[in-house]
Amino acid sequence: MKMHRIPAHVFNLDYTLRCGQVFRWQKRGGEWMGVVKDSVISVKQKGDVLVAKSNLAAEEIVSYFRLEDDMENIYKHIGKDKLMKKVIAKYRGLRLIRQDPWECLVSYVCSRNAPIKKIKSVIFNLSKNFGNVIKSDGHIEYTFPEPDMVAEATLDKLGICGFRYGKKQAREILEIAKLVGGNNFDLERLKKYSYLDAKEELMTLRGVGHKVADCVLLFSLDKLEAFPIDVHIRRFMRREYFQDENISDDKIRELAREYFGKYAGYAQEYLFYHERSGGEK
DNA sequence: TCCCAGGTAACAT
DNA sequence: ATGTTACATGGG
Repeated sequence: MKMHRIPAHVFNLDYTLRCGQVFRWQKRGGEWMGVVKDSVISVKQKGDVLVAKSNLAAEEIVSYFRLEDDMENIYKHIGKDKLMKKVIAKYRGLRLIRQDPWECLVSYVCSRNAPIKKIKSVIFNLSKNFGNVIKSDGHIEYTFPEPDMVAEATLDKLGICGFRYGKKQAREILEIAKLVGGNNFDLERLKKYSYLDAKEELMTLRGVGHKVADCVLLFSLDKLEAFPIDVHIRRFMRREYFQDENISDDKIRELAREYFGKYAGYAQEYLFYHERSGGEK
């Protein structure tokens, strides 16, 4: 275990890990514990320094938390109006996380029409049943299973993870695991594609629609213009930008990408957290 | 009992 | 091309 002290300006660890983009981090006594790339990592924030205990290299931690993103520049792009500026000020320092594409894909396929608590339990069960055990400081953690480890599972064994739509979703996960594990679907390659081309590829997978595709693109494939539309964002956008009109997701997506521009995804995550927190303050 | 939850695919206009 | 519905389930 190495100890890292990483400079982190315009960064808020709590907002970043609490806003709902990741599902496997837990806060225990002032420290956040997570599993990144087969290693346990614990992090805490001391002012403008991110203190991390991990076997990961410092660069990997910087990349994971997207500490290279120039937040002031991003705020300049997405701070289009009074409301947006207010939300930015409220959650200043919230950063997108650069997740592993495979874990991100599975997580959001399982997320559909489910409360976040449910998603967390499904992801935990997948890790516990199919991932590897890691022991650290007396705690037992699990890696997120590789595609092959899921692909070899039976429908019944997958089923005990408690998917939202039962065997229907277990079948989707199995099918995706076989494609990704068998090198018939290269997630990493999508990073080189344009946003729209990568999205089209992702949506050929059964179980992946606009929302899941946009989440995977935004949270793991560096497509910061992606603007995932879920129930919360839909409600927010209709209320704040369309006078409560029952506008379609296509229209919302069109407006959001045009209005917020190449960092629309950052705007989305701030608004998502804001709306889900009830917009208080 | 009804409504909601980080939706998608199949089906109907 | 756009609108509607089945799917499946624990919690408020």
